[in-house]
Amino acid sequence: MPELPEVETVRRGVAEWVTGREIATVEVRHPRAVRRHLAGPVDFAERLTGAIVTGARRRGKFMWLPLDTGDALLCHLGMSGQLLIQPPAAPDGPHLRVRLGFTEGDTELRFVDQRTFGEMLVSVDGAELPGQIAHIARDVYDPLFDAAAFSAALRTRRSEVKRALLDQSLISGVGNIYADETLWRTMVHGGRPTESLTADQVTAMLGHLRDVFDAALAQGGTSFDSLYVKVNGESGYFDRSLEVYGREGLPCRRCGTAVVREKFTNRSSFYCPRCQPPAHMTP
DNA sequence: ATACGGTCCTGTTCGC
DNA sequence: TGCGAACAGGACCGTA
Repeated sequence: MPELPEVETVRRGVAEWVTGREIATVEVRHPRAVRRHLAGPVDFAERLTGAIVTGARRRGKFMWLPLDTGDALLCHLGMSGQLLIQPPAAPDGPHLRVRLGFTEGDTELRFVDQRTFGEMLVSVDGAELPGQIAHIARDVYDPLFDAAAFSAALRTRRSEVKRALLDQSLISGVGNIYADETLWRTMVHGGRPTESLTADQVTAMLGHLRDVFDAALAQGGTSFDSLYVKVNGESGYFDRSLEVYGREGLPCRRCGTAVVREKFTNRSSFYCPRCQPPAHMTP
């Protein structure tokens, strides 16, 4: 599942391959891929055609390609989305959703997405920051990310820590996997009430979050070659570095206690019951 | 305003 | 063996 490190890996690859290129052709293969472009697929294509990509930017799990028109091509990979740089002659495959051709160069940009949770849209005048993601909080790599403000906001919430970590309007880029990894490193159970965390604990948690992201990014950064911008939704390349996610019944890498899996808002949470005692067991 | 469960989607895995 | 159920989950939306 692409979270911040995976999206950043894709952003770097896309930036390298499409910056400065002029979009010549746009083909929307599945309308759902542009469902949030309310003016429709034809308008989507018209706004892109002839525009020059000036870079690739990211906030949290969203990335966008600023265009010389002042608009931006906004993209979210969802659960299974990939952006691929491929030769036009490469086989389409069953999950090709959008294809962008350029006036020059031997490659095209493809949006491939099996589960169609991902999406693309053209944000009018969105080059600097698409209005559609104005509500998305800055992520920990943003120079303007305000740790103190995050800490204050989190601790005044009446919610649970994991839920807060996953709230993209509070802090962006964190998904289910890295939330569990961060909580394990912080030795805090995700069900802990947000107001029960001390400022020092929040500071430590942010440090662990950055460490986990850094480690994943270091791996992701080496995982795509020149013609394939990789987002691996199936057998993730970060599997090796996971300390707790997906390890139900296996020994905690810190203390050896069997990792527990529990239901959390229609998904799974993994934690060590000894290192991360559930809230009701915390003094 | 904040909190939170339901919903979308499809390939894979699981259980009877 | 076959087939339906469960599972994976990010962001949005309606409701309280």
